Amino acid sequence: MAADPQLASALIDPLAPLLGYQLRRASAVMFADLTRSLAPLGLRPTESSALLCIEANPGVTQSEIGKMLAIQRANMAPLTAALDDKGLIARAQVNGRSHGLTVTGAGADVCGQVRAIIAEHERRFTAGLSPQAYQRLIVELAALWA
Amino acid sequence: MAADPQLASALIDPLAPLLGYQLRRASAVMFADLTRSLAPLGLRPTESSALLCIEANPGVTQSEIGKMLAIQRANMAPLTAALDDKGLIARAQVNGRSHGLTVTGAGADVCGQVRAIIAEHERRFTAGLSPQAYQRLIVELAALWA
DNA sequence: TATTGTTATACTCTATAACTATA
DNA sequence: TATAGTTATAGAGTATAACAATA
Repeated sequence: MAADPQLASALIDPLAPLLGYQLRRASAVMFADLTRSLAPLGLRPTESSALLCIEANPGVTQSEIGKMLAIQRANMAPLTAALDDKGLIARAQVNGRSHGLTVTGAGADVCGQVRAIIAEHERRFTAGLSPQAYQRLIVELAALWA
Repeated sequence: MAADPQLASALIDPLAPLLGYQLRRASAVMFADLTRSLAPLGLRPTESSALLCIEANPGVTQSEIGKMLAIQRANMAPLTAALDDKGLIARAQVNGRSHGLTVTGAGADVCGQVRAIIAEHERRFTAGLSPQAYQRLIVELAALWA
């Protein structure tokens, strides 16, 4: 019996009508694209996100960044250290146990590049969406996890 | 200068208007909830997804499941082995190198439980959405990664 | 007592390379 | 030559526990 060349497309996908599944697939595709797009900068998505949040909130502590991005304290330590090692952020003693984080000059430059890369990345995926549909998606997704 | 008790909520989130970011946060929250919900069955989300796909497509090979769910061949091997070890699926020799996968009786029972858990899980997150908004979300997300 | 930062550790999903066997 | 299955390995994100130092 010869294999049906359309066999793969003839398979039934019982997960298709599930929001959680569609979210996961869409998120994975966009995340992979973002990872590739940021690689030339030597940054990963998580690092880039934290960097942009530090730039937007000068003096923020790493605990606060962690709460914003749902990253645990324990995982913020190596993340912050990586950005520091790359010379993108500076830590200023706030009190005996906290540091206020700010972006360095080099960090601000990289932030600009990150924003440009992200903007193009977003455009690649939202080209088929009307501005209204795009905004509606953002709002509905934000409500989903908030 | 005293710390503002509302400092955390006063932080600016520069990622909020990004579709990729909202997708990732929403997906992470739903995935974590599904992981917790399936844990009593001794199954993880990935295993449950593969199991439902095998039930819906009796005789499917693990390569085909991998293509459906965007899981690489190399990662399908231990996944299939785990379902087999748990007695949920059976492998029937198709030819010298492929096995047709089917769910066992126990596997079919577990599939029913998985479907019930997933249905309740979906309901928890879509309670605030109209049926139209729910359907629109599914369609738009599917188009995003297809 | 609670919080911050840190280290160590482990789990899950994902990714690549390489190998065997078969179509 | 291409495909199916497997093994080994590594990376990235995430999770908990435990500890020291400080509020």
